[in-house]
Amino acid sequence: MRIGQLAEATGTTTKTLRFYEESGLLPPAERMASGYRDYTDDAVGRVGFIHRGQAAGLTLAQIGQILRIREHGQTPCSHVRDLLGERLRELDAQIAELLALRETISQLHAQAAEPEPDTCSADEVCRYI
Amino acid sequence: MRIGQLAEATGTTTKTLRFYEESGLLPPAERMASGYRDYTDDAVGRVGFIHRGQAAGLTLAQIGQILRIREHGQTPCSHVRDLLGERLRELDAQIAELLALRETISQLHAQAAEPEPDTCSADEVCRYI
DNA sequence: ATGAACCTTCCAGTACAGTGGAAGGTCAAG
DNA sequence: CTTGACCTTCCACTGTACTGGAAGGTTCAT
Repeated sequence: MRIGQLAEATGTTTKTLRFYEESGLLPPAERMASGYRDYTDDAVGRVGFIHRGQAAGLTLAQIGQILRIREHGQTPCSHVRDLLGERLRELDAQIAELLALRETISQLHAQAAEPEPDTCSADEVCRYI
Repeated sequence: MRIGQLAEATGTTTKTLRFYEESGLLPPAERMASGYRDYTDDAVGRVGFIHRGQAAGLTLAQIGQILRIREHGQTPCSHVRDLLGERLRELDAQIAELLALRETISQLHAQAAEPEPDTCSADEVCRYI
C-alpha cells in the first residue's frame, strides 16, 4: 500500500503521514524498489489510533508515548488512564477559565450596548475596556 | 521614562514593550540623545489598555485595530462592541466544544478505571482508546 | 515517447504572543 | 577607571500540528 492509498484509507494527507513518521508516531515504512513507502494493512489501524487519541484530546506527543510503551511490549493501559485523568483536570481548569472570561466579556458587552461616545474622554482609548 | 521603568510600572518586560512597538501597538517612542527610548506618562495608560484588552479575551491584532481607530480621531466604541460580541460567540462555541470533549474523556477515563490489561488484544494499541 | 498522476527529499512558513541570547553602546557610583 | 546595571539592534527560537512548494524520480496508460 502506497502512501496515497493509506492517506485515503485513513482520511488524511500524504504530507501528514510523512510528518507522523518523522515525529515517531508511525514506524519508518518499508520501501519498494522505487523508494516509495510500502505500508502494511495494520498501518491503517495505527493511524486510526492516532486519530482517536486526538479526538480524546491527547497531544501527538502523548499519543507517541503510548505508542512507544506498546512497542516495548508493555500494556499502556495505566499510562493511558493517567493521561486521561490529567487531561480531565486540565479541561476542567480550562472550562472554568473560559466561563470566567465569558462573564467578564458579557458584562463589558452589556455596558457597551448603550453607546454614549460623547462620554469617552480624550485621554482614554475606550471607556468600555 | 526609560523602557525598564515603563516595564516595571506596567508589570511587563522590556522585551514585550519593544515587541508591542514593533507590532504597532505602541507608537515609536521618542529617543534620548543616547538612543534610549523616552516614554511619556500616557504610555502607562496605553499599555494598561492593551492588558485590559487581553484580559477581555481580545487578540493583540484586535487591540491594535481599536488603537488605530482611536488614533484616527474616531471613537472605537461601536467597533469594540462588535468585537466583544464576536468574542462572546466564539467563547460560547469554544466552551460547548470543551464540554463535549470533557464528556468523551470522562467516559473513556471511567472505562479505564477498571483495568483489565489481559483483554488488550495484541493487534490494538489500547482498548481504552 | 510523452503526459498525468504519483512518489521522493528538503526547506520554509502558518498562527500566536512573546522569549533568549549575542554583540555592543551608555550612564552613574565607587 | 572600571564595574554593573541599563539600554540598543538583530536573529533565532518556543509549542502545536501541520501545510506549501520546489526540484526531481517512478509508474502506467495512451
